[in-house]
Amino acid sequence: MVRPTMEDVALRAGVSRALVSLVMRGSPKVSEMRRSAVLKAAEELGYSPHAMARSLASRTSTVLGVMVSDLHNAFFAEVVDGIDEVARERGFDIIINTGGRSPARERRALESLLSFRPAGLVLLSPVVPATAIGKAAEQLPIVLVARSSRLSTVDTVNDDGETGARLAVDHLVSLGHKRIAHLDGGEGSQAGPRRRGYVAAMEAHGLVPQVVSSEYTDTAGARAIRSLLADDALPTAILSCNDFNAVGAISALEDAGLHVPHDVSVVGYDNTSLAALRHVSLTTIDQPRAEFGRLAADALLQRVREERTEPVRHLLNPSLVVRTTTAPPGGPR
Amino acid sequence: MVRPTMEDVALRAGVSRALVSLVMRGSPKVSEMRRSAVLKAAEELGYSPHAMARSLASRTSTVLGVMVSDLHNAFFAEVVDGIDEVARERGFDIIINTGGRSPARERRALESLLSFRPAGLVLLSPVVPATAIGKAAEQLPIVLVARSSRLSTVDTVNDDGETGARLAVDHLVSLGHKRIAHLDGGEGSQAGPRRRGYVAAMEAHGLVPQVVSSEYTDTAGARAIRSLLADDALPTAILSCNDFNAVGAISALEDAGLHVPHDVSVVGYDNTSLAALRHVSLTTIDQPRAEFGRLAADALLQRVREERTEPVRHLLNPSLVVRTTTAPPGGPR
DNA sequence: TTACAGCCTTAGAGCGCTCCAACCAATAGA
DNA sequence: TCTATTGGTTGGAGCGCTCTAAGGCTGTAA
Repeated sequence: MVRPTMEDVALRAGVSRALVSLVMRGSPKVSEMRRSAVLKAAEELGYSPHAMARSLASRTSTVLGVMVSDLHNAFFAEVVDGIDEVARERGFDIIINTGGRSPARERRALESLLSFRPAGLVLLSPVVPATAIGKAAEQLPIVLVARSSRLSTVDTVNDDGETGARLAVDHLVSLGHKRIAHLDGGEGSQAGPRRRGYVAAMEAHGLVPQVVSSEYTDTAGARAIRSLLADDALPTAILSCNDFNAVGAISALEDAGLHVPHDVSVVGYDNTSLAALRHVSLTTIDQPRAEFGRLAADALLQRVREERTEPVRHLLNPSLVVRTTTAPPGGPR
Repeated sequence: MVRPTMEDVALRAGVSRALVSLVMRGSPKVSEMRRSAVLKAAEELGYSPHAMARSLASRTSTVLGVMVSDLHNAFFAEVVDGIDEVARERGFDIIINTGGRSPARERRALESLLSFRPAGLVLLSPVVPATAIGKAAEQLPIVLVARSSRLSTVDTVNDDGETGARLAVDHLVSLGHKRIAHLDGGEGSQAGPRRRGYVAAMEAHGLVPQVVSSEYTDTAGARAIRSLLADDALPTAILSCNDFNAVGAISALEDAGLHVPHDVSVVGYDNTSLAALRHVSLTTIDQPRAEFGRLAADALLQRVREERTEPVRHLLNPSLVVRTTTAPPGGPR
């Protein structure tokens, strides 16, 4: 269980440690003869460089840290894909860590990530207080995804929830709907912009907004529908705050003997894999998740290379994905 | 962007670097006076120890590496929860990394994880060849989750798919079903044990097994049902290879005007969050995922502490979760 | 007074690596 | 022939920390 060091490789190849170092870093100023001798020795010994010692000595790092607030959410997996893609392209490795949606755990995750002295950090929808982020940002470049910030030291990448909500409303209106309710996400992140976008779009069409308080879960969506039914205030179309909420809403509608989209059209938000299931086939708003990741990694690397010190605020455009839960009022069952 | 070192803290506190080191490691042989002086100085400077330098100097590591083959699958998130729980309890940190289900990427992920010289590695359902795992196992303790191995140097944690399938069949038989088909997972991991368990359980009940070739996706599940319908060979109950497949099957059954569970009962496998959605409410087989993680971390730490050198093979019992997609033949719609 | 425990504290070596300056051919230019 | 120059190679310092062995204090006993 003891790994060979550069010294061992040097000894075996009959060269100096410094030369092995040059070979390992792919320096051009090494003769072909020595290079192959060194590589051969390394191969035979099963040597691979010690990233920490390297980073310690060079005072640089080729590692990007990624803090994922919730590993259970596939949304983040796709963002990580984007980060990973760009990072690998530029010769950086990523290490991931999770905060489990708890500020305390997240704090520890952050601390742990920091202790590796990565070149920079991407925080995916962090729940720690802004001050903690600001403090970390004094030590290394930080990019926030799916969370906004006024800190001038951090970059942010977000989707434009107002636009997304507007797209959904426009779609429903173009199908002929006039009574469109929004089941909102309460305090949930991004719930604000979505609600504002919905209200603005409704007003732009000369329609009356109807915001129903709800949450980002399927049970909350079902509950909201039941309350609408009880109040006899059911609209012809529903814009849910996210896909889970929408699925819950659909289920409550069907329980009540109503048909989607014949009686009520439903639009989700996020385009999760759930929405794509043929059993669900939900019309929804898609966010360019991998693009989030790519932009985040890109912004981070710009800071790492000190190519930029001004903060960047990316606001990406969501898009509408039409499936089978929307139709003109009275349309197909 | 330059972080303070132990030297800076020592200078500020008016003590030696070694004393700061003792304080940081929580040594009891430091006077209360000095300890508080050091902690105060560290606080003021925003100092936190450099994990890599520490690990380099101490030739030990308090980091466990976790390689997740597919970050998109929430299954792994729950395993990670279990690992994280045990690791934190014992003062270890984890760093995660993903292979994106591609052997090449996974290899690189492994290499990257290895370069941090963690105390040990947990590989979640890795797709790299066994030889690569064996080679890594020469350098540090390794535990495999959701993948078996004959290597005597690695521990494994798996669920008992045969038992799971048997539980499902027993449940259906107890409801009165006699014609029960299995939509199988083909080459997918764990598909073999599930199929074997299904066949064995059917035969144990004196029933005729009916294995339909399928895959771990919802479209495959729907396809399998359509082929059964076309052949006029629809049974009264279906055991799918996983939840996605089951949802696809249900959807195809409903498209054909059949009712679940009135006409056909359906059982999934995995108890994903999908199954728990009230819109789906799928009877399924649950695997103790967090327990996988806890056992994996535990086994790893035993090796790390050299408390054990014999391999351990955990085979955990799955359990049945009854929801609303199963009923006696001709039962409720 | 000296001796001798404790108990704290510290200097210094060294972990595996990078990087710099110096070095050593071998060749080119004068 | 001698000096530059170039291309390849090397020793040594040092990154931020830990760990060992050796110190410096006190206070108590002889």
